[in-house]
Amino acid sequence: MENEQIKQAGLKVTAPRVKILSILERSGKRHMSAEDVYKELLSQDEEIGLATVYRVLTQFEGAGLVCRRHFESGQSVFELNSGEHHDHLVCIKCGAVVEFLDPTIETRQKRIAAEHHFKIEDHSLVVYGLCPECQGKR
Amino acid sequence: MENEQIKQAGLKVTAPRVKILSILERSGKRHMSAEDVYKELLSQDEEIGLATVYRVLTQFEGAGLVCRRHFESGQSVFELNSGEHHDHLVCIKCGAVVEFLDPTIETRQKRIAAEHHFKIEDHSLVVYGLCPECQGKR
DNA sequence: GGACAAGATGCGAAAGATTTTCAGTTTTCC
DNA sequence: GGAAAACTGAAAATCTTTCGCATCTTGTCC
Repeated sequence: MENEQIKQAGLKVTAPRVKILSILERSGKRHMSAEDVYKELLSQDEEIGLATVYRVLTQFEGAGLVCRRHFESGQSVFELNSGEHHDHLVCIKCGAVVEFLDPTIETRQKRIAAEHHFKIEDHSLVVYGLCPECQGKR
Repeated sequence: MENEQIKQAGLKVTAPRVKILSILERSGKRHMSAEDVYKELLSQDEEIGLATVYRVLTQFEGAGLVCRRHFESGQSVFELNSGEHHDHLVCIKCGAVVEFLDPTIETRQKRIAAEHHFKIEDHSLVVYGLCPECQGKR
């Protein structure tokens, strides 16, 4: 139940939060922008402001419930935190996103950071390209 | 000479373009935001608007002279295109940027894209962490 | 169940980054 | 040298995200 997750995150259980979390969980898309979530709320006749959507998503991020990603498109997208870190393959035409995980790459990253004496906090690997469906179209 | 590069990019040789390209080449930093370039112009008493800086940088990008990167900090940074693709290690504290190139990672990316039938156009790998200098500070 | 304080929300305004508009100017090309 | 095409600065417009603040809810205590 959403309520539990919110409570455990140390946040009060309020209608907007439950609603937003539920949308993230039920919507087919794994990655949604604040705007996407807002539109979905509107289509469900919910009286929730865009500012609240941002606020809630930011809180969820802080609580570790979701991750914020900045693909090169101007806006941030949020995805439910599945525990496992992973990287993304993004279609530059239709926006489709495929997640993947590659241990080899992870390992190399650690090594490279170590060589430069960096202490890794996070990383982001995004491969942009055309998905199978979009390669045909022009 | 900057003039040649601009001409070869199919752009007319104008004062703002020459000036901006020259700043990118001479400034110590490899990565500059539009704002950085603008400030540099101001400090040289150049009458060039911020809009022009954006326009010119975008044209340079289209012409392949520079690359635009979106690190997770709100604004885009531009760097001269050195021909070689490379990835970045960014300090989340001081903003320092170290470039690196890792063939193994590149190879894995290609393979992963192929597995998902994606046609790679571009990719971006950014590792965020603390640089050696910032690890000591708290 | 009711009162309260802390915390949330909604709305409009604001901020920050980037883009567009527009009228005037500069380049290019012949 | 002159016309067409491309370019420019300034201001206005966009777009995404955040803030200020008055109002409403939630969680807690009696």
